[in-house]
Amino acid sequence: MKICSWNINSVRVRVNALDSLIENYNPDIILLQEIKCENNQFNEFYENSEYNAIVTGQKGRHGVATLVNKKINFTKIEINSKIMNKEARICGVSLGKLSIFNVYVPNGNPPEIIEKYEFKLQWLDELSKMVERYISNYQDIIVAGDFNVLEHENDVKDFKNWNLDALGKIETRKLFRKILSKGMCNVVRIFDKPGENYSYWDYQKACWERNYGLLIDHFLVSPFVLQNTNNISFKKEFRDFEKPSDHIPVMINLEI
DNA sequence: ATGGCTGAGCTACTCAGA
Repeated sequence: MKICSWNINSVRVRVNALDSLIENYNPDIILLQEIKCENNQFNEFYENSEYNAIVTGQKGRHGVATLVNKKINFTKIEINSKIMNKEARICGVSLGKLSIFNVYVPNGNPPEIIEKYEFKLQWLDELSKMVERYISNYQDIIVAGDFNVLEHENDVKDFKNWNLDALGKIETRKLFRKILSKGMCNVVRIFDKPGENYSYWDYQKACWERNYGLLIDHFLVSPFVLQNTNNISFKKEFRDFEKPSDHIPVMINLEI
């Protein structure tokens, strides 16, 4: 089973790119972040595709959607957290024993604005509690998406310029580790060395041209899922498209 | 050492992204 995660940065302007993702890689499940539209509008785009869609949208900002191939049976998971539901940033689907959460963690910058940064920290803490509930019940779980977290110092070329940023601050990274400590593994760490892959390049400062990227899109999986993960791949060609998203699709391949 | 964009809402610009 192929599961792909992509911060699409507006589904409206990326319809062709998403079609190309489907055509070239045919993922069974696609987790989209920053769709930047309301539920109805998303459904207009994809009601005739070979996917069913679970959408948590809102007007203009944020928004996540999970596309599930029509051959796969699933149910929608209701998210109960007040903090997580404050903005359209999470949706979940259950495939029997396996639960898949699509997340768009708050950016949190600038950290000096307490409400912004605290919201990010609270959000990550809520996520760790949610993961703990699944793990302690021996459930298989995948949490993937745009975490807005630099887990490793080599997830950017010059970490010293990021250790006061909301993406790199130690408080942020500790909460990411708290999620891992529940029993999750960041799949990229099994297959790639830190610094080998980035998932985001800023539109400014010729970041793409000089490969100044960040690795902030992650796949966290529970033990059984990890054991059955064959590989992870970064679809870099999508950053070269005309009008690209600033993030690229990341895909894992499971033997289940 | 440097590079300064993009999308949404809305209709001239601000805000947010990371």
